[in-house]
Amino acid sequence: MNLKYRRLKGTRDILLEEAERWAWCEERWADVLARYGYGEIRTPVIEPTDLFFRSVGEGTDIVDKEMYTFQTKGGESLTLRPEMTASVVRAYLENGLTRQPGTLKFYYMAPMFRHDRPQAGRYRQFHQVGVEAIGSPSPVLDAEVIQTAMALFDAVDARGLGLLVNSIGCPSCKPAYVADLKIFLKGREEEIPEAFRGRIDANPLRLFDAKDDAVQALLREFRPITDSVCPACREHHAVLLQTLTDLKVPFEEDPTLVRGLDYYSRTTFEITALAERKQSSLAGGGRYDGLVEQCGGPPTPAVGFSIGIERTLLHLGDEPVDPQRSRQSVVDVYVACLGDEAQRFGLVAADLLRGFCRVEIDTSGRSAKAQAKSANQRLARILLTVGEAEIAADSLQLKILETGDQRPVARLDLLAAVKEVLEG
RNA sequence: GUGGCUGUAGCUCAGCUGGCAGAGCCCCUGGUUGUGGUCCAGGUGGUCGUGGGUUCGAAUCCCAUCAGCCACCCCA
Repeated sequence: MNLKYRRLKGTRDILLEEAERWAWCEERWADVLARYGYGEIRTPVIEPTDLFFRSVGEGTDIVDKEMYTFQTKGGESLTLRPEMTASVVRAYLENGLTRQPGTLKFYYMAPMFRHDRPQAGRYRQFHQVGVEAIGSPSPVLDAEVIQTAMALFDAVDARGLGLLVNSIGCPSCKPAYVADLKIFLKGREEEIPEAFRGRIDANPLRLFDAKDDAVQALLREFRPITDSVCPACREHHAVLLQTLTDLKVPFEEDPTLVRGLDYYSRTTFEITALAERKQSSLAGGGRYDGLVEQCGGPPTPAVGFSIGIERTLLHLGDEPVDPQRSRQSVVDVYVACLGDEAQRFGLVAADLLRGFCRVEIDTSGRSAKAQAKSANQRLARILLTVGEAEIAADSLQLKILETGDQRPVARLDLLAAVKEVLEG
């Protein structure tokens, strides 16, 4: 069909059975997050562009080429959020929560926007469930946050996942490593494919993200970041790994896991689908101890993660939906109406039942046969039929679909009769 | 930004080396003046993605274009 309007590239409609699957996951996630002490946060999808420039960082793909940014008539630059952490930190400061005692724990399930080329498990509007735990520097919190992520996957029966962890140091040790790395890379520049050379100056750590074999081989000649961090970071990382072991959370250390965002310090982690080759990264997170201060607040440690909902559902074996088959939702009573007046009569009757059970009234004007067929497709247990004769007698025909038995019921006795059938 | 694959009915698809646009499912009507899950009969529904070219003739061949999907880069 020649459609007048189509959805924008990289966006999706979620409906019928698929919407039910989403709701199923969201209910379970909300339950898990409550158990881990998280409260919900909702923030605007739109923020000042500078918030993401300064937090996510220039030199990252997100900021350099993936943001939906536009100007208002007043000349202000706005951006559809490409991720949630910056917004949560902004809201944390703006709502005066810096003096709250203990650790503030927020979760969100919300849409994000990145202007990327769409492909399987990647959309321009996509959704994340994630958490931000603000206020504690403890590696034990890192472990709990990671455990929370694993629990979210477990809650929807996601299997076959692997956890990668790393430490990328803090402001007292990371800069020296980055500087050394840059010098090393400068000296070997000709061995690096052209596409990646720009990163040497802009953001040398991001070379670790490159899947290019030559780049990876070269980086293996340089000392891993994990060996170069300061004693405090080393201790932090050791406690995290020990705590994960105590919690029996299996993990794998990956010294090349630097992640695409600038604000991370110390712990970074990623959860991947082991079997899938493509879009295998289902979740990512880490510690961002400097971000709150950088956004104008007091020095405040924090840690968080986000899980890609579309990718998680894809991993669960989210089959494409057949709209024809998923049309029906289950109903207890189906009211077939033969004629316009019967529809009005039927709706009044349906209204008597709605406080007690699920009722669908058929106002299509189709044949009695077609309406009865729909009742069956909707898995109704009772078919009520209204025609001229019933209206005249102030009654309805009540048919028990399982047995085929049918009898007239006075309208005033309808609720009692329906109750008797459904409960018996 | 760079590649590859695919566009035919609401859905899934067939349509060979050009020759009357099809099937299954769904939907509607009837068989049963007003009754379902099975039958049977009939029916609705298509600018063959779009534009151009070749040809007596194009869904089919050629070119362009758009869209979708997939992959690269990177990420969730």
